Amino acid sequence: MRRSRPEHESIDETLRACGIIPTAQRVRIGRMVLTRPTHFSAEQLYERVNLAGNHVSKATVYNTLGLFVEKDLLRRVLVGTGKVFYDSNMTAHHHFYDVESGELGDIDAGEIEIRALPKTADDVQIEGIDVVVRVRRAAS
Amino acid sequence: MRRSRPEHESIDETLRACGIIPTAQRVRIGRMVLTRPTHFSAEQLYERVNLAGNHVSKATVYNTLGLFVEKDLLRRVLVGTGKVFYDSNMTAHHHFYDVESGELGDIDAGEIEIRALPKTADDVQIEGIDVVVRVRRAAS
DNA sequence: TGTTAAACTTAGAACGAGTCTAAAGATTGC
DNA sequence: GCAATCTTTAGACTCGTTCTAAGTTTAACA
Repeated sequence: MRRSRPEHESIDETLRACGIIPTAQRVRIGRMVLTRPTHFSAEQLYERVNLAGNHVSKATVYNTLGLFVEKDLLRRVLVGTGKVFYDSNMTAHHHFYDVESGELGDIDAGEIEIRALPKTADDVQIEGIDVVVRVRRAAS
Repeated sequence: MRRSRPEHESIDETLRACGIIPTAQRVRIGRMVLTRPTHFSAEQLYERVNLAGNHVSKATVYNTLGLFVEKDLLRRVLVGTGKVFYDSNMTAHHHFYDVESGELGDIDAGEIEIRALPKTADDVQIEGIDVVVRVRRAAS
């Protein structure tokens, strides 16, 4: 499981290292989302990738996001009423979600300590733990 | 914030206590989901409530679920790739989600201990913390 | 009780996010 | 250079959910 992208690697190399053929569209998307930790929705990416010329189709955006998630280059984050975000920060961390603004932010793994994981049956393995802290800016 | 429904209360009384006018449809739905802790999707409820006569519309099912969530009689749980479930267990607890079967289960609050909550700005208050443990049955 | 206003429910249209399709385009191996 | 494979595309489609406008129920109170 990939945890973070080495600084020196080009997107091209990163993709190859994951067994992904680096097509023009994938590299373009990769440059937008993999070079720094960021949160975004598929919709936002689709708009952004198409701001400057050379149209990339919706299907390709979704396919590429799915591929990146599968290869552990991105993770999906669910918040609000079923809204799907993508997160290119692959280090261990959690999220806070502002229920009013819809804003999503990172919480360093060290700031939340999870103890006493539930005991599970022998054949059940834990894939991961998602923690979302819902916050609200005080009315006063 | 309501945490659990007193045993002796009728659904009718529970709804009134929350400021909800107990219409026939709301009481019918309430009886199905509020009398015991259960997980379900809107789709599942819509089918179940319409199995035995007296059709209830999709709009009313969604409106009622939204209302119950707003009044803290139900909570929403997000799992998988954006799937929305409802949970009538309002005691403090978390969830595990079997990524293969799609099955959702409860984890008692005591089994997961969250420490050292992130310090937040003065005007930010924590509304709640959602923890989902993703599990997978071992292949072997 | 009868009347009225407000609240609720309804069917079906509309919506948005995401997936599928079939065809065209790019890439690879030989 | 050719064939096989993989990728991208536009647009149709699906699914869960929300909206709309009309009809129905409920509550208040004369």
